[in-house]
Amino acid sequence: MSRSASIKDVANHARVAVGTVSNVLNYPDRVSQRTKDRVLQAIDELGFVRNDAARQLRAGHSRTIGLIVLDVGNPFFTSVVRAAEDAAALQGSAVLLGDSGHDASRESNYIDLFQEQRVQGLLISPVGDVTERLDQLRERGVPTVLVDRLADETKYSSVSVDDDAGGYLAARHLLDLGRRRLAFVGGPTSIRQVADRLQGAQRAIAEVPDASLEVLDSAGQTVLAGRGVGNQLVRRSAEELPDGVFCANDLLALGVMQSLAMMHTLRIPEDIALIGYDDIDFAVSAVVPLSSIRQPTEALGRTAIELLAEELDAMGPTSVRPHHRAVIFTPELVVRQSTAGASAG
Amino acid sequence: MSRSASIKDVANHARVAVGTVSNVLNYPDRVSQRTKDRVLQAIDELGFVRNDAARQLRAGHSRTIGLIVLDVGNPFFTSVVRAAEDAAALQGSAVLLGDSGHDASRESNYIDLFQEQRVQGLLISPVGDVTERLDQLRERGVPTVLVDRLADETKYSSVSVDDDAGGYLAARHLLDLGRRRLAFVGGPTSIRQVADRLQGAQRAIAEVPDASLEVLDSAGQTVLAGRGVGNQLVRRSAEELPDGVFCANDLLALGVMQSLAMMHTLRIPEDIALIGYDDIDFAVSAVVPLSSIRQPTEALGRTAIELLAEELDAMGPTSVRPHHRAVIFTPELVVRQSTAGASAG
DNA sequence: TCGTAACAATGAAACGATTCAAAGAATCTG
DNA sequence: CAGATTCTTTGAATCGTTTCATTGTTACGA
Repeated sequence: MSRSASIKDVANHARVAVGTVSNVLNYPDRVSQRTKDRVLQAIDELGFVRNDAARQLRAGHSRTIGLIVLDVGNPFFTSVVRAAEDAAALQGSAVLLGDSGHDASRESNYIDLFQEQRVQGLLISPVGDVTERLDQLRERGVPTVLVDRLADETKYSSVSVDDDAGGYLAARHLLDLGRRRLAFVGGPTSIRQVADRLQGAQRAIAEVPDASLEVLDSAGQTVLAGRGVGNQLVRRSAEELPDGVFCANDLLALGVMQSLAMMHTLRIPEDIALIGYDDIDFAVSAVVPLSSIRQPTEALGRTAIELLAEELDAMGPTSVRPHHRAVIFTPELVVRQSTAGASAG
Repeated sequence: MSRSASIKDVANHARVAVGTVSNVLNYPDRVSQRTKDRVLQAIDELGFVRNDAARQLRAGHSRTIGLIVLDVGNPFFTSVVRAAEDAAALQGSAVLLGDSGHDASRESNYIDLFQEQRVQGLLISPVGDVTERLDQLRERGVPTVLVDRLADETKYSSVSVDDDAGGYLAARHLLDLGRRRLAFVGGPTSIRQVADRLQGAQRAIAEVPDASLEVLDSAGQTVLAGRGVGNQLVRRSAEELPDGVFCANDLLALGVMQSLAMMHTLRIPEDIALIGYDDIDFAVSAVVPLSSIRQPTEALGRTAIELLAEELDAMGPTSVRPHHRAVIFTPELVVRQSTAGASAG
């Protein structure tokens, strides 16, 4: 009832040495069947559960990996997290999850916590500039993999998604539909993701002689911000209207869609083809199912774990030769009704 | 570079005893300023970080609390998690988060993992029937608080939200608007939440003589399922139509809203007043901002931690007198445009 | 100057699992 | 059947921290 059973209690109960109990747990082959049975029975009778603290203390490191994301509520990260957990489980590690909520101090707290826990390594989608802390960690033998951020390959491993390529894909798709007067809707270009997606779109535009791209700044990255932009569009005269709109994320696109739907004057995709970014769950169940750019979140999570494993290997018994890789994934175009069909008139 | 510094290294470096270093860390008042400075400097120079495994081993328990939720992607749980983390941080504990994803085996794995970690206690939103495992845990001194599930108060503490009251609130609100022909849209009533919300709605109906409630079964709890129901409604003749619709969750309500919006024949709220449940982020930014029933998620998370603390206190040095409480929160009505304005004709 | 608090610092013991050299048991070989 | 070989089992040492009884130091009043 009170204190839980230790390996010593099990040993006494089964009338064997503690080392034998440990062997049953870790190297069953080294133990005879008879002894094994007795020990297992004792474990069962006493309700013994391994004390991981003692195990780690001896081992010098834990079997956990720290993962700090910017927002667990964001489906993008939720998916990355799940993939990372599964990949970690396969190699016998567990993931400790921390949600920084874009807050540098929460992020810092989690780094401290994970360091005290002696995590094997850290996956992080950093809030601010944490290079100093990460360098520190590396010196102390805790390798780090940056998630959703491209890193200097001489210093860190990282997994990221090519936002420029995503922007190109989206714009190219609109152009392939025959649209020529495009608009880009996105928040401040100080956000790297937004800037890269815009840049990719401009690259696509440059390939088509008579195409143009107008940039519409949105006040934020929300549905309401999108609706604000949509309301401006609705008021325009026909010749001022774009025939293809690319939004820096799906929420903006849904907002734009709502504006157009409320007015009943412009049709999607006939008058305006609309594409978003992220392929959130709501994209498929929008009034007009929304085309979007999907990021390979599962691959991100899985690969992050793999890169961490590589770093750990490279730190092995031999000398400390650093081994970093920056893996960049290419996002994928998902075509739905909002950009379906033939070209506009 | 290699092995990280231990308290012993710090002691040597500062030329004090290990106990003194420990005191600096845990009981700074017991140490003179001079010594403290020397020790702190040594800590800094060596980059010492406490090894939590050793600390736990000595303490016999960790400073972590396990939390297992059904789906971290669900905003309801995301919010509960964050509140629990904050509340735990205040009392100096950290939260280990596990996402069962409605999968009993994942759930079981997390229970095992947390047990090995010797968590102080467990907060769980269980998938299936885990009473047996939880009894086991309790016997081993790990108290449990059920989250979002009402528990037998003689056995467990729990925090939950009164879904019956929520259903009543929603229906009563529609009735107060003058609506009398109500419809309830919800998935299988085998889901307790759905059944309770329906029951609450029926209770409200019973209070108003000429009111009626029609139950429309939806194929699931998604936007698409809601749209399916909405499409059926749109096809009805005027006298068959409800004038108030209460959906068992916001996704269904958004689906219904989409159907009506696409047809342009029925107006919200004039022809049909619509209310959902959960008050998800999207509710406020729907084409017609959606009225909803908000669950006090922050209070849930915070209270769950408090109840766990109570259980831990009760297990203290004195005899093991169990101390359980079932706290039931009342949800809150959030009125937006989808149920705004005066009664229907 | 001595005795006595009050305060600081010490370091061995304990927590529970794993490791590993060594001892012990069983099996095989000639 | 002795000796060699393989298979099992043993238990002390170890990991890094906290605890606490003990010793050492300082300050102060008598």
